[in-house]
Amino acid sequence: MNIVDQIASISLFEGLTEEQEVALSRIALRRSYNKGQVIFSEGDEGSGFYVIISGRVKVFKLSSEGKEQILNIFGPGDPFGEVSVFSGKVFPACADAFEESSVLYFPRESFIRLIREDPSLSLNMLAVLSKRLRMLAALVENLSLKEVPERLAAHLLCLSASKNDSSEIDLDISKGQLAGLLGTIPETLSRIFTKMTKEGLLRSEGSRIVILDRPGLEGVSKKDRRLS
Amino acid sequence: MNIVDQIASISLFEGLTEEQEVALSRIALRRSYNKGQVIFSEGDEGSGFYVIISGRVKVFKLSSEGKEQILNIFGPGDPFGEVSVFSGKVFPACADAFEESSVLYFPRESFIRLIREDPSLSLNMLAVLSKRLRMLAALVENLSLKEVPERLAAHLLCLSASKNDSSEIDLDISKGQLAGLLGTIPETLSRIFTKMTKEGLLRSEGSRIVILDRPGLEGVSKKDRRLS
DNA sequence: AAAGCGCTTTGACTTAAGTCAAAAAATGAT
DNA sequence: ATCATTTTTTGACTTAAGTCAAAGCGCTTT
Repeated sequence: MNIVDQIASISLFEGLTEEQEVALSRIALRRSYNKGQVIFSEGDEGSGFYVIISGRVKVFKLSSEGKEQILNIFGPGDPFGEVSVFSGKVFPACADAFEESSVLYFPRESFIRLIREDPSLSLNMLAVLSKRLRMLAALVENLSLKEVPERLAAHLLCLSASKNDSSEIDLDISKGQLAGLLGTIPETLSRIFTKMTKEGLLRSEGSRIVILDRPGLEGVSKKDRRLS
Repeated sequence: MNIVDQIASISLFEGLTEEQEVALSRIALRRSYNKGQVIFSEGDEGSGFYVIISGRVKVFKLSSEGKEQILNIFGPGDPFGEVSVFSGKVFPACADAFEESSVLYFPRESFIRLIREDPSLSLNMLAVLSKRLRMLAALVENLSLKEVPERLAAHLLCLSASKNDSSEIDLDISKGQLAGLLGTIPETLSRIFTKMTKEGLLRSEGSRIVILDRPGLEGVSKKDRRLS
């Protein structure tokens, strides 16, 4: 697929004229990463941002002892690393390829030039940043105001909702990574899965989870019910 | 002070022509709030955003049991509530007047019209949202990867840095609110102050804190040292 | 099939931080 | 000043979640 067509299919770039798509394609650089390869590290100078063409990318914070808090796992079509384009310059987090990934890289200067010309591009970008803010605010709420079982229950229900309320859901990440996403560690997460299983809320066969008692899970996610 | 002058002094609106400032002044609405008064609640429909003229505004998340996590405390010149202008519609958090405050309110529709006309306005707004994202990412890092003494030490050092490294700093919020900002509760915060005092790191006289051992505090903030 | 590797689970233990309750200080109002 | 209210501190206790270590599984590779 050529770059112009790829760009045209990115929702961030919706509503652009073909001329502008061509302009974007001229400044974009293709890059590929192997699974686990670092894309950028917190504190690196950021001189542009990325859009995923294929694969997945994990954006995360790392503590001094090596624990990681995942901020987001992005997939095809998602932009990431935008923050350093519009403020400061260094990246506020790390990113690496969650799996074999291919991305487009847009250098800051040329991109800002395009934004100055097209207000709809800037509105799209504002929408993207706003969505990120919502997501991070929700993460703060989870970390500060909810306990781990609540977070897990809510996460599973959310996954289920995105598969039109199917009660069979498939974790698309390992349980260890899920722990990092929920702000805990694998051991703790595992124990909670065990408890939920014992209470008949769900069945967990590897990465396939079957919700057995949705109201029960909802109760846990709302603090109405607690695991004993 | 008339609205146009007030608008001209807001950094978000830097670089606008006088014409545009007048246009903004025409869509802006003045609003005032008493101390503690609710400005908006999480989930409310948001049809615009605010800029503080005087006073301070607290933006926070509330748990079902009433614990609050402060996301930000804004002061004069700061915009808030912008997220709901560019994505979704409902506010992702609550806001109330931290003290007697006066703000300007900008309705979404008219504001977006202005952004379409002026790319520099949109770039300023992108910078604001990016700054918020950095701040929230840092908050996530604090909550998930750092313990409370570290957060407090870092916060105090940061306050000190903003007063050109003066070792006398004045908390401009109550210790209870500080607890809410650091993601803990007053009792825990108080105990940590006591420990820090006993270890000779600081002296705490009400809302005036004197840093006695800066390297020691830095040690705590970096996990090099721990309170016993 | 065996060997090796990463992921997940389990057990026993520690610990940071929260809860509840009461006292002590500080603040503000009459 | 005195009283009332709020904020801060302290004490005794509970608890959620982390640590460390070992075992168990499920892979792929040879």
